[in-house]
Amino acid sequence: MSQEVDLTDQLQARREKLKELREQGINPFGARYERTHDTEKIRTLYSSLTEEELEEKPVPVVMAGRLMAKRRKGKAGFADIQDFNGRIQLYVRKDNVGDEEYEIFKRIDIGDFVGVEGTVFKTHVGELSIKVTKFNILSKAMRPLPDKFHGLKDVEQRYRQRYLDLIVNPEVRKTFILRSKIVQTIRDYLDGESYLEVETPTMHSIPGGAAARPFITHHNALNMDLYMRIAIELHLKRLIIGGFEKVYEIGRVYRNEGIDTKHNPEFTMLELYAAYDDLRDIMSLTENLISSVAEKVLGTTEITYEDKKVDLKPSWRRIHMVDAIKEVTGVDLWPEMSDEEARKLAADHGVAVKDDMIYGHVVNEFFEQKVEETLVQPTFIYGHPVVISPLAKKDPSDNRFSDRFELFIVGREHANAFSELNDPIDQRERFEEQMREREAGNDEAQIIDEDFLEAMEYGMPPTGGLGIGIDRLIMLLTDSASIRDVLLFPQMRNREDK
RNA sequence: GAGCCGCUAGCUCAGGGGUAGAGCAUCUGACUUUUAAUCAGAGGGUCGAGGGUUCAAAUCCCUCGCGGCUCACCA
Repeated sequence: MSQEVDLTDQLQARREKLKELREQGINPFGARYERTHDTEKIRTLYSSLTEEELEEKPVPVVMAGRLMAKRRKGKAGFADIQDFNGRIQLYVRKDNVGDEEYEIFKRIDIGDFVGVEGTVFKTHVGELSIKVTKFNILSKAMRPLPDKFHGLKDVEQRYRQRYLDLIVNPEVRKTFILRSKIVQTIRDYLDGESYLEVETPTMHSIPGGAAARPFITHHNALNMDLYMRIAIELHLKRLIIGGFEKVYEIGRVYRNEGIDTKHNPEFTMLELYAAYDDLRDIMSLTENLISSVAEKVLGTTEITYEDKKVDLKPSWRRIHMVDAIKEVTGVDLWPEMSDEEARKLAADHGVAVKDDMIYGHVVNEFFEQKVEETLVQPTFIYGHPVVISPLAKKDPSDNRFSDRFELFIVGREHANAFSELNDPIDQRERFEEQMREREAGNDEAQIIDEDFLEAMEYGMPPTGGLGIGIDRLIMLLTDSASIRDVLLFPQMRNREDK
């Protein structure tokens, strides 16, 4: 209590009011409150009625919410309360609620939770409102909310104190409600296709299934280091081996990499696997899934992302990576060539490559540096070089390439899929190649996973697999510029002053 | 990791060498259909932190912190 002298005027005023409420025998942090209506229900049921109709047949309601605005005029006043579905105006008159409750209304602050009883009416300008007959304080807010008109703009504070952002910025609330609907719709779609949703470990003893640096943690009782998963892949394939023919998981993965507008250390992936399917089946599934989610959630497949018009209606363009490179740059990488010749081509066309890169790496660099950003409309790029695809089947007609695709929309990768490699001998060779890359200094090359290889040796059916970055999909469908705008609590650096 | 920009009242922002400003919010008063209510008055600041230059620093310089954007990294 001795630090009360340090409190700002705002905090002092609210503490003072809290004390007064208690002195009047009112609990400022009340218990349950049973509502008959929320703002949405009132709006849908009564907004079409006229002022006169509502006056003739008054509708009694009990509702609750957070006080967002207050306009007092002597012995009466208006206030806006907000609940999950919206806002509604209250009209509080001294001669309707009595002297005692009117005093409480006079002292109540923006940000407080209130519960009211009253009747629905319309003001002379036609605004649907509640004429309050009983006024209760349900919970006192001890700090003031951000500016009622300008909201909360400070980006740092919006991320660090997302609850404030959600209270005062309705479009933020809308984005996260949409996020929830999108994920739900994906689940509904996959459930409709008879996929089984599963949960697999997020702590792995070998981080596999992708090329990325992992977070390391430690289990005390087992006295062993564990890695936060960088992908879901290898466990879901074990389930395919175990006889689950269609499985998926929507879950968090963790990558120990830089943070920017498209990367957060933890993010959400959808991975699914379908036995007996191949790349073509997964392409169809992907375009049907994403377009139907857009249709269900947004009501259209025609979307706008950062002023770019995108049509998600199937079928989407399918083009081999080498053909796409040829189309954009004019460079033909189809002919057989040495690694040195490939690097020379890159140098001649302004594609930065490292000296130890082989043909497959060069093809990938060409694609990433020259083609990727040009792919605005949904495009399946298939046939990635085998060297960068250690978990995908080889293309039977050209073993430099794999049965893999990535989906690009607005110049960004949105999905990654393969005809899954199910030959354990080939898989071992691919892992060994990865280990050689690792020893050569690529600390994101994959680590050999003996336990997974053993599983595959028991027999794995031909399988199609897919990974979709859910956060990026949400960004696309909500026209959000930063991944932080679709993550409720994005990763932030600690502040030293708190 | 690099470059650029930002950090001033609870919130939104002005002020860019002469000792701190506005709107909302807060406090006091008036007002019984207002809605960014209005009117009158009052209080509220370690100007991100630390150091330096100067008679004088929110302002100029240096270091650091946090954030944003761009680039690099992320196959």
